[in-house]
Amino acid sequence: MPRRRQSVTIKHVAADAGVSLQTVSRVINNEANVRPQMKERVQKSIDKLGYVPSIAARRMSGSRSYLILALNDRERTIADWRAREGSDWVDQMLLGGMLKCAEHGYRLMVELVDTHSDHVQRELRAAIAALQPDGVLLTPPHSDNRLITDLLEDAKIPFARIGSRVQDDAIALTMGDDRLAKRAVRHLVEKGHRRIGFIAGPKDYAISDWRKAGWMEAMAEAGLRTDKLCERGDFGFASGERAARKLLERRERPTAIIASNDQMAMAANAVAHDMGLRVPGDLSLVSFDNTPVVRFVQPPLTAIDQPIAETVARAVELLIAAKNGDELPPMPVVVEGELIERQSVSRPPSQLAAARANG
Amino acid sequence: MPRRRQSVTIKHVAADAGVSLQTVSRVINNEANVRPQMKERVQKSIDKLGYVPSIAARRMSGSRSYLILALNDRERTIADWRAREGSDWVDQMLLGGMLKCAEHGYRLMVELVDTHSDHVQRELRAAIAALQPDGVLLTPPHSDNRLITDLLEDAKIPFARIGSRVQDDAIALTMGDDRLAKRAVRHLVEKGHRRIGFIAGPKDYAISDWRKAGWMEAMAEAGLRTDKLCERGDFGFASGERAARKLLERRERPTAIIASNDQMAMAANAVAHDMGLRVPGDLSLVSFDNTPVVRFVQPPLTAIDQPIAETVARAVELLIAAKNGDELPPMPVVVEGELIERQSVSRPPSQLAAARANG
DNA sequence: CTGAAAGCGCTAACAT
DNA sequence: ATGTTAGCGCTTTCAG
Repeated sequence: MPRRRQSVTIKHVAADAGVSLQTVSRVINNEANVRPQMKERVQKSIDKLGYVPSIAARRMSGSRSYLILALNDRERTIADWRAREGSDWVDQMLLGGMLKCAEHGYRLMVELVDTHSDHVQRELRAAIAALQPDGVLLTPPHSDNRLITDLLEDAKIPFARIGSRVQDDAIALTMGDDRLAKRAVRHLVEKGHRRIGFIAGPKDYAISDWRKAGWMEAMAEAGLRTDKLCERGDFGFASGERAARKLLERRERPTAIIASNDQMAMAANAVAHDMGLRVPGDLSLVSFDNTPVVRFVQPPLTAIDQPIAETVARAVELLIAAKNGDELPPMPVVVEGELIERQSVSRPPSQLAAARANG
Repeated sequence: MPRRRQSVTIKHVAADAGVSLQTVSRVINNEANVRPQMKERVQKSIDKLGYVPSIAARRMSGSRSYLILALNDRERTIADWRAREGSDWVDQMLLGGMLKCAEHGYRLMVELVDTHSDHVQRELRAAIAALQPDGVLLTPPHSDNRLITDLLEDAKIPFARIGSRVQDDAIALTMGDDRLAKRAVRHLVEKGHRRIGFIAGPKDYAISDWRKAGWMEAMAEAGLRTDKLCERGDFGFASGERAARKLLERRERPTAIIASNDQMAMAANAVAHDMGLRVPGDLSLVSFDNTPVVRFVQPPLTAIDQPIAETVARAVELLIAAKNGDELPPMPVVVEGELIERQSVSRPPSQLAAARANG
């Protein structure tokens, strides 16, 4: 292999504009101490020659790699991809992250690491050594993993935690999970529901507890009981079935269920049908996440939308700001989602019957 | 910003092992001319120190960047992401591409470029200058874009075309579209269908014509007519509705339709329902691509699966082989998909009626 | 088989 | 406000 050289380098530009390399560098990096007239002349050469700086050379010499690393859980991500069940977390991450990166001349690289193994650190260290990213995006369930955050602090690489509330000097963003859970409860209460069940997510995801806490709080505020109304799943369909069955087989069964993610909500929907319950006539359903599939089940599910793209975009912005030494807003930053009404919520059966009797 | 330095460099390893930089470099790159004993000693130091070479430094000095660039159509990709309709092309690309890259110490970077604009070339040139990728993955509708392929040839960067059959010295891969279309026709013919309609894709995608050609060929082989049985769409839902309506409003309407992608198949399904036709009772449906959503519509669609992950993985392999100067197989490489049977195909109405009468 | 020297394209630090 | 110098971490080239 021949030594491959850049076709147009800073040298060519400098020669063309008749200035030093440094002046060109200053123009590229938009630094002060360049006369407008000089700047314009250099810019003209840059445009003429179609010069674009080499990211590798910049990384070598300077303090920046212009790379943001998005860390995802290997096992879960690959399982989702293979299952082809329409989970679009990674797509939304790319949508928010790539476009925001591009605005700042950065690139986003996706990296998969094993959460549950001892070599998280080895894997992460290798990625850092190979790429020297300017920032790292931590997605659940990595966001609060001390093995990861300690390592990044050591390496002095800014990191942003999606779905985290840890308050320290690092960046953390949430999607307002607790408030959204409350929003879901209130929506159901307004429809007349009083026994609102909840299917919680696994404990290793912090968001699981926030969502549950929001449910409990809103229930308390509405003067409603929560005992025997909560079961825990693991975000998988099968666990959702088990949880839903338990809730629906209770003597006083809930008239509505909030599930902590879409798979478990769809499972609850399936169980309800199995048991001869109509959705939403006999059971109302609100799901969390609003992944693509919820529009395609029968009935289409009312869901809490997670603004993943927006959150990731904000995270990238903060990461770059941190790298630039800019001041950051108080943490955690909240990018709140919203309730999307579809057709899985109605008034509870008793009220529907009353309405029919009166009408 | 302080000048950031690698924590462990080749120098550290060389010092630890008591050899020259060059010897370490030879070990990393698995070059000849290192005594096994020496190699082992160096490897021990590498492991001990957790050394991982900097991708930027390797790119600077050597002929490799260890980067593969996956080029996607900006407009279409972003539209898909925003629509959240469950298209998982990018995910499958990452699944196949990232994992294969990782096997070879490479990384995959996703890049979006405008196909339809004059600045394809400017955008691509910028990406090349910035990243100097060792290979480029071209996805439809870029695969046979001369503006792109000429540029890459000029830059002497190997590229792989997904969904292309152009036969030259470059890499091309198809998923056997024509044979798969024939497979779909034969499946329907076996069920007893004789009027099998076809909704073709837009002309700017080469696969559109291959799929159509396969349909025509299989129809001819079965001794069936094709006139007035084909309409063209643009892969979008609305165009699928128009096409399906045209086909189904003909005097002799088809008893089965093959649609060139899932969105158009779902549109045909919706139109059929609108017109009071049952699927599959009155109209059988086979769709192309097998994106996640086809499982969630009623009825779940029988579909031709596109092995995107596998194809991309193969493409990456070939790209790296090309970079290494290895010999390549004859082009195009075919990674064939398969027919996934679900519930949108039955025997045609006449035969169902006959069966009922006889039974 | 191993080592030393040169240099990739750029920026930080230091002149001027 | 601009230029000069040194060096980032690695591989290529050439010398032993």
